[in-house]
Amino acid sequence: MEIPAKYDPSGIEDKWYQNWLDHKYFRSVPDEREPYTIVIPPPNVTGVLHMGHMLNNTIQDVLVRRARMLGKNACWLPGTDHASIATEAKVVAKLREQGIEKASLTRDEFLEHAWEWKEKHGGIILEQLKKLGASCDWDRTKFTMDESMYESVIDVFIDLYNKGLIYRGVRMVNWDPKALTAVSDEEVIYKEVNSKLYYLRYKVEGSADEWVTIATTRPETILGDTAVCFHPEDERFQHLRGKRVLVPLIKRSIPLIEDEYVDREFGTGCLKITPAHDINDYHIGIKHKLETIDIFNDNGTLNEKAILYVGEDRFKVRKKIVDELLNHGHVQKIEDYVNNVGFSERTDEVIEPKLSVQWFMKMTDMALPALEVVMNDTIHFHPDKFKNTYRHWMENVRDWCISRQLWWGQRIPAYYLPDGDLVVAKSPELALIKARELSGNNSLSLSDLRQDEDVLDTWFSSWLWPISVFDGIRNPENEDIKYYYPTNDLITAPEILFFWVARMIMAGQEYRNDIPFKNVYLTGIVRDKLGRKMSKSLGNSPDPIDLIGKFGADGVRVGMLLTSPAGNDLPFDESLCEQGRNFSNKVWNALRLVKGWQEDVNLEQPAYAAISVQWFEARLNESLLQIEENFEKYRLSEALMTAYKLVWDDFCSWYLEMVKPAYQQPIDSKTLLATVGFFEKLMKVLHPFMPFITEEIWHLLGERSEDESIMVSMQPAAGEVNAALLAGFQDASEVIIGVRNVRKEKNIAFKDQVEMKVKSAGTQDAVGFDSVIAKLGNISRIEYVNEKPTAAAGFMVKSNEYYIPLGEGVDLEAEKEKLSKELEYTQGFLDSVMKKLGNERFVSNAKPEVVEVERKKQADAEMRIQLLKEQLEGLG
RNA sequence: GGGAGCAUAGCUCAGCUGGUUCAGAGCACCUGCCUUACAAGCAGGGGGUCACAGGUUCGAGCCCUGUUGCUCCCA
Repeated sequence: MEIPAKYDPSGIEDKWYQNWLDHKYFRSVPDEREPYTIVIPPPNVTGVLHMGHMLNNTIQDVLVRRARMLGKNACWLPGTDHASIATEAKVVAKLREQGIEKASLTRDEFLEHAWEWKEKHGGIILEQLKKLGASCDWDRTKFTMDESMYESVIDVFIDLYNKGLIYRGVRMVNWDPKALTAVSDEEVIYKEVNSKLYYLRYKVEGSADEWVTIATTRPETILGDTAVCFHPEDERFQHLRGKRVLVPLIKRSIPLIEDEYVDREFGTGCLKITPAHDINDYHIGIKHKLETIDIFNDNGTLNEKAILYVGEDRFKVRKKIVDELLNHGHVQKIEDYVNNVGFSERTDEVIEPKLSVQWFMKMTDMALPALEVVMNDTIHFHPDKFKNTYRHWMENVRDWCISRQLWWGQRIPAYYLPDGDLVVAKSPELALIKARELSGNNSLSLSDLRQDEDVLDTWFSSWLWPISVFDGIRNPENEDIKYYYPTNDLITAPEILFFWVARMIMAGQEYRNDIPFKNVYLTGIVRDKLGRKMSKSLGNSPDPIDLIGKFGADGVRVGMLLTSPAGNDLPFDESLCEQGRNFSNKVWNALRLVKGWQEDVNLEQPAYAAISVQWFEARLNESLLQIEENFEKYRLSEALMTAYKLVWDDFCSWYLEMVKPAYQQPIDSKTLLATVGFFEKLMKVLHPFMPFITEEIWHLLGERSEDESIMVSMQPAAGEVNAALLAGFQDASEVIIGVRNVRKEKNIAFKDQVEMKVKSAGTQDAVGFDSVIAKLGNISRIEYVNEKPTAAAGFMVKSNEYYIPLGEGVDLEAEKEKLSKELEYTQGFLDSVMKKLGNERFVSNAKPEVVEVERKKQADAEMRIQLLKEQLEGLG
């Protein structure tokens, strides 16, 4: 069989993914095995795969594949969320392109367009995950607007409303005047903006020419002012106590109030209060029972309450009102000023703090138990430093605004009666029954009821995700939810620790009386070389699908994982994927070597091969234990690196070279069998990281049908670690390196055989690696001697001396210098040890084992010094 | 302004309850090699006052205090 020298993943990856799908290997149904469950953090239906998804999903796939190979019933449940704001924005934009305005459509007509859009574009990201090798149970794919998911959300809303945990309230919200909806605090991006600070004079009511000056960045909002405030202890304003001032231009009389909130150092020390348009003013307004005048329409224009500039945009008004204030002598001065202004994440519109009637969910009671399970490690965070952040948020949690002024989403099941009363019910029919009860009016009909126009925040779907995907809200006793819940691991980003992770924990406790997952693995942010977050707008993100085309999915997976410990940002560079691809190629070529060997069943196993097989067995077991430990601690990068070194260094660079038969010579059966066995085990270890190439190689290594798969085989279990063999190899490898160095120094080509003489205090070839040393050093004969040979280049390993006799004369001076340097170093080392041992307090205070170690160091060093001295004397 | 975290090789990071797994790994770099599996490779090698200054201790990347620099979260 011809195997190409370069591994080409393109055909192989598609072939095996289809094979896995055909064999339903990703499918999970409850059975008697232990479950292992991950629910995907549902990507946005509007999205396409980006590097963050690549990292996140690679990690999930590694964990799921490994769990499957540990005999667990692994279920990775995929899906998407409906992303109300983002999707609605996309659909609106698309309709506009077709010349259709949203306002001209009915709600149902709009939703039809939205569903059409979703069906057409909503599955892209999941299809892309298949290219990555994701072993999701696609039969279980969920969407947050699926009928069962939708109904779960509505059920939960009604339940929480009935429990008194959901209420309607007037609150200051972050209003997006472009999207015409409230957005959460998390969706507001604060940016530093160069603006102006305007110093405006308000006339004191009833005075001839007495003025109060305030400073503001938003002069247009003076039209909504209902007070001016100073600090009660501020000497400058004591004479104004109890007086009133007139709002410039409109000359409305408003009180002067006092509050300690005012920063006396800022501006003039006098603050205008606009309760409808500033969150702090709003709170002061409540405290001082001030009137609230909302001067803005939803779209950011001024309304009739502003009296002036009605119907004009807030930013145009700002310019106009400044001119007018100047004309009327109300402007004292204007300063340049840099302040933080909030922008909508979705539309980049300046957020307007706005009072509006919204639906809220009470958080404080639910936050407590959700905090508790994280603090007491019932749920583990990886890394656990995020516990702090989590606690901080949970202890200062605020009620959750769950309504959005959109159509795409779960419509709030609240129905208003003609008199303004409301009932909450699952259907209009049920609402009518309740409405009749509430009003005592049995003549009410369906047409008298008006359903709330708003939909629920998308997170109000996502927070139920680990439960609702198994239909655990509607059917709490069904087999799936009982079997798969709580899930095992959640892989997500720290940014959404609060508004997703925390809320899922709350939902789990509320609806399952149990945590939703046992471990939360927090990934970092994928950044570019300059440390910038990868984003579409910066255009600094490579297309993941292109990367897969270039380096193979296996290569990209390895690249993503190589330098991304949990919680740390990943400074991405294509060279990481290149390293992954190179590794694929290395493994591939190891296969070429092994497949190229001709077996000779009559051949005896050579000594070097026998010991090599034993050694690799020990080394493999040692690594398997390390990998296991790394996985237990969720150190995936380290697990991968351990496997990487095991394959590349130990297996390829050492083991294969150790057992490799001479050119065009056959190999004995025992060694071949052992080698193929090792190779298969290594493929299993690598499989979770590199699913495709390992499947391909596993099939090429033995006679296997298309109906077998490495992905449903068992991970190799670690056996006993033979420490003596590992130590013996350590010494042997140092000897081999010593020989290579001599060859290099003396310009002896590898193909020229040399002899080696060993002066050893211990037993000759105690562990049995001499045959290996001879093979890898191309040494014709290893001879144990009592005297140092003349005309030889030497080196030491432990307290053994090794000499390579040289045909021509040896450079005595060079040898002397080498030995002198080593003597000097060892002497220094001994001195430091003696200093410790000479310290009375060290010997009496330190643990006995520690002192013992120092004594051993002393003995070793002394022996070595003696040997070095003898060698130097021998050189004359 | 309030809170949290970080600082170890050129880069990305490991370094457990202070004591040979204490100065490590991968990549990058340098020097040889187209040696019949692999140049996407092989063999060898050089890089670090562990941010700075004090302190505790027989002993400090590791514990304490301060300083400097950076990051994130909240307002």
